[in-house]
Amino acid sequence: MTDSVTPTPVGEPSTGYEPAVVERKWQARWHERKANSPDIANAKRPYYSLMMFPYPSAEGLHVGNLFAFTGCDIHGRFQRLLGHSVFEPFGYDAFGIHSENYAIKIGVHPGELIPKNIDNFRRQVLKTGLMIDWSHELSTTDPKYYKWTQWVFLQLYKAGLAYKKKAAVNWCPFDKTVLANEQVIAGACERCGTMVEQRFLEQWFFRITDYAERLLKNLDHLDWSESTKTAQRNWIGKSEGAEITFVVQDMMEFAGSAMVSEGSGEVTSSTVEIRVFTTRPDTIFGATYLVLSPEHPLVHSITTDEQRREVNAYVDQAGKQDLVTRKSTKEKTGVFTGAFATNPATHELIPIWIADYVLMEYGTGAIMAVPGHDARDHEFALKFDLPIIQVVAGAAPFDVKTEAFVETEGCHLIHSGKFNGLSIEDGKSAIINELAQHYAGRAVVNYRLHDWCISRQRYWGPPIPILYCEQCGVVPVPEDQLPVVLPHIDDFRPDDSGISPLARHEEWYVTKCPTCGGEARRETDVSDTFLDSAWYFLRYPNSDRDDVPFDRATMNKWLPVSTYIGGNEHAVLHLLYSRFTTMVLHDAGLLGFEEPYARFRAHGLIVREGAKMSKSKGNVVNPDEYIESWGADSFRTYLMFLGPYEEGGDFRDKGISGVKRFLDRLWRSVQDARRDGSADVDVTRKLHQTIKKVGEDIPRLSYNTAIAAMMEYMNTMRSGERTPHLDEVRPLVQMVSPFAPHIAEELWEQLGGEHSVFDSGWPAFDAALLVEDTMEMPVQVSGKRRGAIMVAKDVTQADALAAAMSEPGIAKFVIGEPKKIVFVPGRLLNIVV
RNA sequence: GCGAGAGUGGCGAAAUUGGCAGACGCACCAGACUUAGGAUCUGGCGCCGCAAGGCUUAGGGGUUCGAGUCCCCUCUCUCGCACCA
Repeated sequence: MTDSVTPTPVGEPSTGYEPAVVERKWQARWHERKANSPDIANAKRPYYSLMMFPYPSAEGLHVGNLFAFTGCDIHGRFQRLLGHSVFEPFGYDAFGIHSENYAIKIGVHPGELIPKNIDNFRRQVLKTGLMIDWSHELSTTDPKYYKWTQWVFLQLYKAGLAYKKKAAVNWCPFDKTVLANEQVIAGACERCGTMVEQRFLEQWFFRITDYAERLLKNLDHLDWSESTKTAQRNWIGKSEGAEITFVVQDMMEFAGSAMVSEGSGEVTSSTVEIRVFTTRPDTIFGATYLVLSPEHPLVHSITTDEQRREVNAYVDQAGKQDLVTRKSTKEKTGVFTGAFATNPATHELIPIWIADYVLMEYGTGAIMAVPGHDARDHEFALKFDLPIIQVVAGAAPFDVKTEAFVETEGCHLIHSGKFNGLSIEDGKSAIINELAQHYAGRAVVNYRLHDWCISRQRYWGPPIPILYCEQCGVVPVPEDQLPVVLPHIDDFRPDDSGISPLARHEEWYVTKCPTCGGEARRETDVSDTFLDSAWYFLRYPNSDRDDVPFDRATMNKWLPVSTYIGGNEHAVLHLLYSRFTTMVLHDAGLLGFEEPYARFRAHGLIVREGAKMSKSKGNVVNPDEYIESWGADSFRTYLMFLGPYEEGGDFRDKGISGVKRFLDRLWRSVQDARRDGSADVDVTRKLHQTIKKVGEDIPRLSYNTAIAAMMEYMNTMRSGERTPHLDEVRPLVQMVSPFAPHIAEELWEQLGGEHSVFDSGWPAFDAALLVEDTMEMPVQVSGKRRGAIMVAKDVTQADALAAAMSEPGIAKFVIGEPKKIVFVPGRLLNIVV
């Protein structure tokens, strides 16, 4: 009893609850007892409760972080009460451009800044009393961790899923550096204001598009928030359509030869073909021109001499635009190439244009324009006076000259030769079939998902474990030579070389080829932070192993993650990348499952007094201050009470006092509890109803209503200044424990509980006790409530009606014979007049 | 523009299947106990009305004995994606 809190003496006002004392005591105890470290190897009922690890910013923990963590912690603690061995690890996503930019801004090396930030985060997290197994803490910047991040890269490389290609990046010609899309503001560099250009650099990519179909299909079977699944589906962006070949008119032989001859798959050597992708092959009879992206490889070969000057100017100017402006909606621009192609359906010649509204990175980089039925093509056709033909019609007349007709439901084809009258769906397949017979088209599936660009010309990340040898070419670093340690360099800023800062350090990048022993050069790009976080959940359980990244038996025991909780901002990229990585490791035979997270829930966002929190507004909640003055238990419980967890809520400064009052009343209830006599019947019924409700609310993350239910029970238990019985109080302490673990532990100990409240099990409710035998039944007259009657729960319609009619307040509204009686047993009575 | 979600008292919010709208909490009002109250306890608290009663879940329409909940239309807000053919 050396470190216990002195109980308040009987007779004095029992205000003896001092959060700071209680919380310090139990945090120390949990630490001494290793209370939060499950037996990874031998746990009988493993439960992996995962929260998204944070980026350890210099500002310290944001209240949004705590909202996320606490929600996960409550879920985990509840599982623990249900008898699971819960593994709830914590770590830091500390590499990346975010840390690096901040370090540059304040002029400190990230290698010095990050450990300080991590210490601060750990201190703050410890104070909130999360059930974290600190023996498995990790940071992505630790060479012992990123050694295995590099290993993951090598597994992808071995599987043929990592490759290098040139890709467009935003380039600031003044700063001479690559910019991320979010660093481009209105087409200009956010730092110096210079207009940004696109540039092509060699980049490493992962072939995530090879997994597009699987990533999409598996979503159907995952227990995830529906909104998250929708976001992933949209991101993958599957569209089914057709690839159609248009033959460019041979300019030397002007007459007829460019037409596709019936049944001939052969093309003459002088024939140039343009392949387009469309989701609307049914509208091919309305395709009145073609458009190529300015980057399309055929642009220069098809352009006529007369048009060449104009085309070159347009292509040049398009290449100078930054990627952000290029991709945002603006007025249509374009230029005619002078060339024509044959529409394989109509056999008519249609002009070929170039316009930057067609993107090289989607489909084939070329489209057939159907201005009658596509808004973008329509806008373009109006501007350049190109023909607009209607080939789809609905019931009502429509003028496609003024607007594109995009409806398909209940519509049919017109002006489409032998396909006239077909529905859109039938038209699609019939036209694809017809084109296929003439080798002019085929059904094709396209995804908007692009391959994952993982290289960064930056410093603060794990070096990509690749060498370039003059003799052997691209050589992966042998696994036994990992990690490739990120060297501590002082000039870590990106500068006018435009390549990775590591490329300025010959002493680092010059090395020997492991294959031939000759001179080799290291890859000087580092990898994307998303790669660090794409596999961290695999590392946690085995973070104590140096010989392997993870061990198969442990993985099978603990994974997939039982419940993963995190923010919506990662609903797409992080979750998609970690799913992909897991699939690849599964396919390599390294994991026995291919989906990493069995259950995922996204929490909402917290605002303060109705306004978004931001540093510039100075309205950011500092968790330290609140924990200091109210205690972690009140802070945690309040965060969970202020709104529905999955929607977020409004942090109102005064609101926390209500929760603190509730915990104070809980404390006093334990101090004053009667031990003599027995519990009250009505209170006991309420208790069992509450146990049921809270036990149902917590698993579905409905924390605000669970807390409300406990408050309601508290009001019942103490109503009219009655002194609660011990048996009425004890289960409440258990129910409160996931939310307010410190006070619950303390009170549990005061109640004579052994060891820890979290070993006490979740209280059971007795279904027989839940229902009352009498009830107040509402009585409606013609659907309007006019009163209520006290009746037995199983009252018959006749008895209920008689009771209702004997109430003058009700009977006076029943004028004449009732037309109909609606009686819902045990619910209500409605007399329709 | 497309996609997702939301709109309920002074405020944050409840309302598993269509069945007493506003639980729980904040704020506010009154009272008790107090030398004192930013403690505690009791009661009140959607709007209009002295009352009987009427009105009320963004707005309009519909289905139903009965709609916050289901259907149609309109408006507003938040968050994603953003020329993806």
